Amino acid sequence: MTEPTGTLAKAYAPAEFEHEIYERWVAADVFAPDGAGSRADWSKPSFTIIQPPPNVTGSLHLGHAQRTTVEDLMIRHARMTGRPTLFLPGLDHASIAAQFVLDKILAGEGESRASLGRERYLERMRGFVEDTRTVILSQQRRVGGSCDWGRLRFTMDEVSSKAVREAFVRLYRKDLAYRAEALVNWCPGCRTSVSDLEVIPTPETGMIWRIRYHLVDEVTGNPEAASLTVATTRPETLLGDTAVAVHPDDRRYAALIGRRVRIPFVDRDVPVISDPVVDPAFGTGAVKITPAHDHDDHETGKRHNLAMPTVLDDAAHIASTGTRYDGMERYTARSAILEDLAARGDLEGEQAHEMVIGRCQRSSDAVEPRLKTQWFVRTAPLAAAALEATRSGRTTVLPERFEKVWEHWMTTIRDWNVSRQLWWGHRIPAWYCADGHATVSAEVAGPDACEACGAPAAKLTRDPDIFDTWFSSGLWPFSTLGWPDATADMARFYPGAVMETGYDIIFFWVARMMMLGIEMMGDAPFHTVYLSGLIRDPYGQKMSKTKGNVVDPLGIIDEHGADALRFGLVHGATPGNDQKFGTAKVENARNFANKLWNATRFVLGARPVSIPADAPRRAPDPARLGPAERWVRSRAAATVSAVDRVMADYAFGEVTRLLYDAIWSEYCDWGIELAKVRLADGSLEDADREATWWTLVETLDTYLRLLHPLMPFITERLWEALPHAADDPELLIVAAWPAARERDEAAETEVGTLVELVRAVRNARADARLEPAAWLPLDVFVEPGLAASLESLRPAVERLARAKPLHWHDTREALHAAASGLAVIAGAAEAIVSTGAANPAAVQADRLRLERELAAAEHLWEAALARLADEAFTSKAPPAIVEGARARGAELAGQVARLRERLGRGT
RNA sequence: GGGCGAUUAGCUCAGUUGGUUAGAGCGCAUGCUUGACAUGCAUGAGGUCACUGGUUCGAGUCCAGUAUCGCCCACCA
Repeated sequence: MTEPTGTLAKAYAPAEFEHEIYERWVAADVFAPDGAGSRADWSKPSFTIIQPPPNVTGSLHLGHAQRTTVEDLMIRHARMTGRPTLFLPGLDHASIAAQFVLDKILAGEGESRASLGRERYLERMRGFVEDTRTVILSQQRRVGGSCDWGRLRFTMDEVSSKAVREAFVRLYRKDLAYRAEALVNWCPGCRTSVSDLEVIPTPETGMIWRIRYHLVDEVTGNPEAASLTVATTRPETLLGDTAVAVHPDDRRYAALIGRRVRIPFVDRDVPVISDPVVDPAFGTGAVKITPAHDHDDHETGKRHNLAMPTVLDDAAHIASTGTRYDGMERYTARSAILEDLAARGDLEGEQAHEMVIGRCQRSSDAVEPRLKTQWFVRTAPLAAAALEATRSGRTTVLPERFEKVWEHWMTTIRDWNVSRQLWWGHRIPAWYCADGHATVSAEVAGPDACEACGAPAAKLTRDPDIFDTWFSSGLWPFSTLGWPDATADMARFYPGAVMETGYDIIFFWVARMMMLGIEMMGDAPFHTVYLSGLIRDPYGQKMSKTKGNVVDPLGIIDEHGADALRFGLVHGATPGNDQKFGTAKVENARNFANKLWNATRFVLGARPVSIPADAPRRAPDPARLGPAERWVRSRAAATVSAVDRVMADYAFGEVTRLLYDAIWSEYCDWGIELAKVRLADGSLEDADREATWWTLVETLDTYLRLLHPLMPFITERLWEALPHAADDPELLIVAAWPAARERDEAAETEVGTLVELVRAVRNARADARLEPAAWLPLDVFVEPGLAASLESLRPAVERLARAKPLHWHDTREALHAAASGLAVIAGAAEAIVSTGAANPAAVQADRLRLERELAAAEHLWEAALARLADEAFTSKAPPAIVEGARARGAELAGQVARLRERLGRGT
């Protein structure tokens, strides 16, 4: 349904062409750098965008749409400059998030992880992922992402799996990965360990209890009546206590250090130790030590060589204590223990307590510290290398302030627990023999024998755990290019150029990519980290499914078009700053698109009959250009360089602002309005009208190119309808980015004066409440230098100011002698609107307006005079500034004088 | 307990290395069926740039402090 050049539907209806345009790009094979329709110049450096692969857990939200827009606009811009570009799309298997979602679905069907078993569960997961994947990919297309679909990757595909195995083996061989028993964050709901980042500290009001531990008679070994009172928020863990700690300088307890106390119920006698970690002012100054279930206590336990009995199982039920509490859920056990303590008189008291509970990011369960043997990545050397990359400037973080956060996190980083007791993910390629030796292998089939004792493969068992999902995400910039194989893509597209993501995953993802990228590839994976702000709802709340305030980008696209959504998401946004998102922005962007659509319709319809409909685009004849044409071209030149400048600074919000103003306030409001006059002027020759029209076409062509990265669909559609130059490609998406051009200062001054004059006349007429449509005589004085060009714009002044007849005057005196009416003082011009028959109301309004203008001008003039009188200013400020101030002062002086004169006042 | 950000028009936000009169969108007021566009046109009202002090000829912009809101990091039971 391709429409012929030169025709456009009457109304802007994005739904009618966006899909078709996208299909055309796909058919032309322009997304891939080496696609059939690509015009990439391989002598230029390649440009790769690293996109966070969306989770396969559901559908995309506005945040994704924003990411895709920002990434896509950078790619489109780079593509138009001729660089080979790679925008590689992908999906992340998101192991814990995906399992969380699937578990919920299964629960609704009366099934569970346990009831299905590992194989059937994974089968089910693959089906689920197949569905979500289709939804997600189509959403990205609707937004207009010009991704190279042929290179689509999934973090669970075979290429990625191979990279994961290889990376892990390399880390292991360099002792950067190790297996150890350590205290990990255990989520009883998800039944897996999670990383430090996935534990969300949540402030809550809990209770703190004071419990008496009786001292043990050192001779008889029997408990005494005397006791020591500990304060705790976790009474149930006393079953795992192996000491009580006090501060070494705490005189209250000095005599007790070295004594033993009896732990209730388990009847274990444990030492009273001294350790500076204890704050004597907190609680009772005595702390029960549970090394297997508390991070602090674990450290204390290591310092004092304490036993570390585990008393909670995977479900956070009490286990292996030999007490009646075994099998009880942790909070049930807590109540039971408190009750029993009270019964024996050992519960001294309780009080409310503000505290911070670590909760699972996914399930919100209170995370339980537990001792587990798991795999860890040694982060210190990796982090040091990552820091070196940012400190040396090889990788830049935008906005800059995030480098501080980055520094802090990288310097305090702890080893990364990568084992997860989940099923959906990359299985850890480690095998164990009966003696517990670990053998790590990148082979799918596993090792032939135990590395340590030679036990045969048949006797080895594979680690049941999988990797933290971010382990494979961290390999993304190169696993997607075929690593560890030396592929052509690897050579062409690594390292990437820009990594774009929200600042909320800087540690989860960016940090891991940097560490693993440098380690595996020897070079940081990208030179720029561009951190977007988060999209919030109109009330500033983070969008989340549970709050129900998630906005579906497809709904907005259906209503207003993808271009409006994209423009609205970028307009007025700055990197790293969150934005509240309401539909007003999209509606404004949609109106802008509509404006552009109609402007193009006008241009197409205004083609002089002397130009054939199928004439190729050509530059306007310089000899035939009037001030208006020169002005339009100069403004476009100004916009090109301004856009180039802000694009280089990644200031995309500024790009939208510049183009919005240039297209709407300049091109449409004045460029087209001025052109209308000339195109309708029968007194001109064909060549003059042709030059005007070609100017409109040429400038519109430039603006469509500049706007294309932001609004790809409408610009492609409109560009298609315009006449093209011989060397233009078929599609705008691969057309050349506009080259910088010379400004025309004279034309800008000339038309600037016209604009000022017309505005001032309109203002005066509106203030005097004159009939807007009336044609009124206008007498104008302009400064001699501008007279000739203003004369050539006479028809424009007449039409835009509704001025007829229009007379020019060489001097102010002549002007005042010739006419009387509304006074108009506009920079280099001065004018009088004749109101005809006496109109007292108009005269009165005119006078009030002039009074207002005079007051304002006087105020400014005085300020300017004061400034110029200041010796400090004139001697210290740069000459250009002083000169500017002088000129301004003179201008104001003139304005004040003229206004006073009009009002009949002396100076 | 550290660190960061925000505070500019009624609302949502821009404001590039300090330099004439601080901008936009929405909203508001007034008037327009102008042969591209009422998703529009014209005109206008609306701001002590949170506060205090400092640096400077000159500060929304730089420095110090204060207040309010928000975020990140942090093992006080």
